[in-house]
Amino acid sequence: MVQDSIQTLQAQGYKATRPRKLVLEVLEESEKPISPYDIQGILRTRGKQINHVTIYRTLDLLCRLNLAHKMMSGGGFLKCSLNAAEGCHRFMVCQDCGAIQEFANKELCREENQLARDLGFHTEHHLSEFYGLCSGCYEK
Amino acid sequence: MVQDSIQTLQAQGYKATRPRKLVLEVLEESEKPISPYDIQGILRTRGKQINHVTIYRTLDLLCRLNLAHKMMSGGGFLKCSLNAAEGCHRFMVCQDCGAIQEFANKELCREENQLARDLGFHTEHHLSEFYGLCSGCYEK
DNA sequence: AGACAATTGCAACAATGTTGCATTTATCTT
DNA sequence: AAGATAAATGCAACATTGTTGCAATTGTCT
Ligand SMILES: [Mn+2]
Ligand SMILES: [Mn+2]
Ligand SMILES: [Zn+2]
Ligand SMILES: [Zn+2]
Repeated sequence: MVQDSIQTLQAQGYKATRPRKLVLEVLEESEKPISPYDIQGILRTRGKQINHVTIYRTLDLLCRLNLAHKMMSGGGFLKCSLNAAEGCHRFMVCQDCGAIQEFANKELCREENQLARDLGFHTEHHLSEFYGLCSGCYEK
Repeated sequence: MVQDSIQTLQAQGYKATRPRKLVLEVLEESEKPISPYDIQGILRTRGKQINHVTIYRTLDLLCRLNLAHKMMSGGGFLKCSLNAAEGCHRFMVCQDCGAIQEFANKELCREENQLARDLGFHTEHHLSEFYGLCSGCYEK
């Protein structure tokens, strides 16, 4: 819920501004990670004009508060999605059709975190991307 | 070894060109992932002038042949490293000092791949990034 | 309603990534 | 060793993505 994220923001002393609500709405509606300029485009079609700088700053904030995730999805530029699911996020990126599917697994997460801790690293969150073929594209 | 990568290239019908050898050399020397423009800069300091377009195309090729990896390392732009270790690559990115440490774990890899396959996805390779604090920065 | 700090938008810029095409180069053949 | 050939490079021009400083605006609290 956008409401929950807003509440988290305010609890940490951040303002519940129009741009932040709008970005959160778009992120929530999107079933896959999207780029800052995607978000701007979607909002523009709704007559909501938001400066791209503000979107970048909003996404930075959301990621800093662990409310959202960043990923690269094969290309080399930023995509973000809400940090809705429990545990870490894993993305399966189809190299043929570009589809992005998400799944989470708490157990795997724990194992990964433990391995990192064994090396002295203190994990706050993590991100995993699989590259290959989705079932549809594999058939062909 | 650069030689091995070159051999793989040729085996697949790609030419062993000067730019490709140079990029491979830089990747091999670097203990952490670096960006295309980093590579160009390093080569320039050695008096080797390589066009950035060529570097992008070389990195694309290396990743396509699974000789190298792409990652985003917290920011939103491309970094690459040689795909030297066995199994999938995991990177620990310190959010304080920016240090990037790498580790691999075949067993974990297998589990992850199995989980993806259960969802109908056929993984070719994958990439994992942990964000948190390295031991040094955690002390402070 | 007014004060105040946080946030936004703007402008200008910097960095990153892409495309088409002429020139060059690696490889294979002769 | 020279020539033929396709692949790869470099160049130029452009497009997209990301950053910074600062003045204007807005949300929150009193
Ligand atoms: Mn996560
Ligand atoms: Mn790998
Ligand atoms: Zn697909
Ligand atoms: Zn550190």
